[in-house]
Amino acid sequence: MTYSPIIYLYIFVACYHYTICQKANFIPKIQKMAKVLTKRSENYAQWYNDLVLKAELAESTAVRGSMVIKPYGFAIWEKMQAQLDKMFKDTGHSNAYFPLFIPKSYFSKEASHVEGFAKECAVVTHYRLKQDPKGKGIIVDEDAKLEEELIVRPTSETIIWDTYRKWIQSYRDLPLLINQWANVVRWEMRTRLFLRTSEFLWQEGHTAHATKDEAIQETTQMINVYAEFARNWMAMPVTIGGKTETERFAGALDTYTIEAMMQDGKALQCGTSHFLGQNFAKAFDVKFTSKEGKLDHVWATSWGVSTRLIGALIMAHSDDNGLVLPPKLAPIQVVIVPIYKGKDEMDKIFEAGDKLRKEIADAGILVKFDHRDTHKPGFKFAEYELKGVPIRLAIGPRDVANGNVELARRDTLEKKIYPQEGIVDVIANLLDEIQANIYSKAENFKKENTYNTDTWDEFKDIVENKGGFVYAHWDGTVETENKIKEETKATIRCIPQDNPLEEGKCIYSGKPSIQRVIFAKAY
RNA sequence: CGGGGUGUAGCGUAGCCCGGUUAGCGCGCCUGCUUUGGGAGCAGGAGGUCGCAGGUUCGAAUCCUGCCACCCCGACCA
Repeated sequence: MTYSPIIYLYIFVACYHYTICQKANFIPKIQKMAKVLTKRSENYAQWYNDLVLKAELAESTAVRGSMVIKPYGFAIWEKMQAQLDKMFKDTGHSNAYFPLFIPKSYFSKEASHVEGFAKECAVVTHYRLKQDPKGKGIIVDEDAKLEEELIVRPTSETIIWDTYRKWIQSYRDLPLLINQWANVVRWEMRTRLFLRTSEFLWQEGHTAHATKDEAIQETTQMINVYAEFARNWMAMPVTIGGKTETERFAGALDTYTIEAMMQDGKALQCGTSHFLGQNFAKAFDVKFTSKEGKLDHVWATSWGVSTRLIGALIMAHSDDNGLVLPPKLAPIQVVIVPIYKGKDEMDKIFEAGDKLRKEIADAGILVKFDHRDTHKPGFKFAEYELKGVPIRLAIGPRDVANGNVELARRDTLEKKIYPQEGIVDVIANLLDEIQANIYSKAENFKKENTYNTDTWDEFKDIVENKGGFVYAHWDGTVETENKIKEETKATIRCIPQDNPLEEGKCIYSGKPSIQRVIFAKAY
C-alpha cells in the first residue's frame, strides 16, 4: 500500500469577519425565496421547503452561502449545460480546463480587475494541519505557511491570460476560442440560494483575436447565443443591452447583458459577454506578429453564465403548485402515474403503463413510469407538479378498459382523456405547445410590467409600487445614475440593443438625452 | 462592518414579557389495519445538549452578562 500525498489546506478568508460556520440553517432564506416565488401563498415556507427539499433541487451546506445541488436540480443544469456546450461548439469554441488556484501575483496585474474582485476572494495561506499539542483537535500548522498565497479563482481571466501568452505568437494562432466549465468562489457580502452563492458552477469563455472588430463581433455573437438559449430553451424572454460604466465587469471596456424579469417585477442579470479590449493582453504581455510583420497586443473577450440560470428558471415560471419547467429543459418530460387497487389490478396497470412508457421513450421523449407502491396517486400528482414535469399521464382500470389515458399539462393544469392509440404524436406536439405557451406567458407578463415614463414622480411611483422595467431618459452621467439608485434603489439594467434614438430630457436632471434606458430593481 | 430582528425535534412553530409538573402543537418519519381516479383514515410509536458559555436562584427555554450563528436594510454581486 502506498500513501498518496495529502495536502491540507487552510482557507483563510480575506474578509476576516466572515468565518466559516459549523452548521448553517438557511430556512429563513428559503422563506424569502418562497415569498419571491409565490407572493400569494400563505404557507409559502412549507411550500418552498417541499420544493427545495422534497423535489430535491438544492439545499444549504456547512459553508456559509454554499449549496448542494441535488440530483433533480443538477439534472436541469446538465440539460442546460449540454445545450449551451453544443451552441459554443457550433460557434467554433473548444473546451479546456485551467487551475482552481491562482497565485496572488497574477491577480494584481490588471488594476481595475483586482479592484473589482479583491474584496471577495478566498485565500489559501497554509498547506498543512497538525494535532494541537496543547489539547484536543486539529490546528493549522504555522510552519506550513505558503511563500505566496493562492487565490481561489473568482473568475479565471488572470491564469488564462498568463497561459495564452505562451500559446500565441502569430496571427496564425488566432483567433483562440476557448471555453471552460468550472466552479468559482466569490465571498459575497450577502448570498441568496441559487442567485448568489459563495461557490457556483458556470462556464467562462475566453477568446483572443487579431483585431478589435473581430473581438467586438465575438462579444456580440456570444450575448446573442445566450439570448437565444434563454428564449428558446428556458422559455424566458430577455432584453439584450449594454451595461453602463458603473455596472461593467471589472477590467472590461464594454459589457453586454441579457436581463430577464422575474415574477415579482425585479430584474435578474442572466448572462454577460465582455469586450476586454487589450487590457488583459497588455497586463499579461500577450503579443502576436501580424500578417504585415507588426507586433501587437491581442484583443480579448470573456463571457459566462452560471447556475444562477436555475434560479432564473424557477423564478420566471413557477406558480403556487411548484416548478413549471419548459419541456426542452425538463429532466422528465412525461410521467406516467398508475392508479389501481390490489395486486391483480396493479399487475394489469403496470403492464399497460410499461407498454405506454416504451412507446413514448422510443420517440425520444424523456418519460418516467412511477412504479412506487408506497405512495397514492394523488400524492404523486402533487409531487410531479411540484417538480414541474410538463405532461402527466394517469392510467387506471377505467382507462385500460376503454383504451384511453388521462393527460394533464403542467402549464395550464388542464386534464383531458385521449385514446392510447396515437398518444405519442399528441405528446410530441403538446410538448412544443407547452414550450411556446410558457414563453408567451412570460412575455406577456414582461410586456404588462414594462413602462415608459417622462416624469420623475411617475418614475418613483412605478419603481416603488408596481415594479418592472421602466424605459426612461438618462443624461448619461454616473452622478445621475447613482442619485437615482440612492433615491429609488432602481439601477440601469442596460441600454437596450438597437435602441431607437429619441430626443428627450433626463428623468432626474432634466438635461438633454438621446435615448431611453431600462431602469429596474435588481437581484 | 453600521442599523434592526431571530435562534425551541428533519421542517414550521407555541411557551419567554410575569421563572415552578414529564417543554406543547402541525407537517414529516416508523409499525399495524383499512385505503388507492387529486397531497388518505384510525390506532400506536420514535425523535429535544430549548444556539454556546457563564451568572442570579431552592428551581432557568423564560431573568442578567458575554460570545456565536442566521435573517432583513446598506455597501458588494453572475
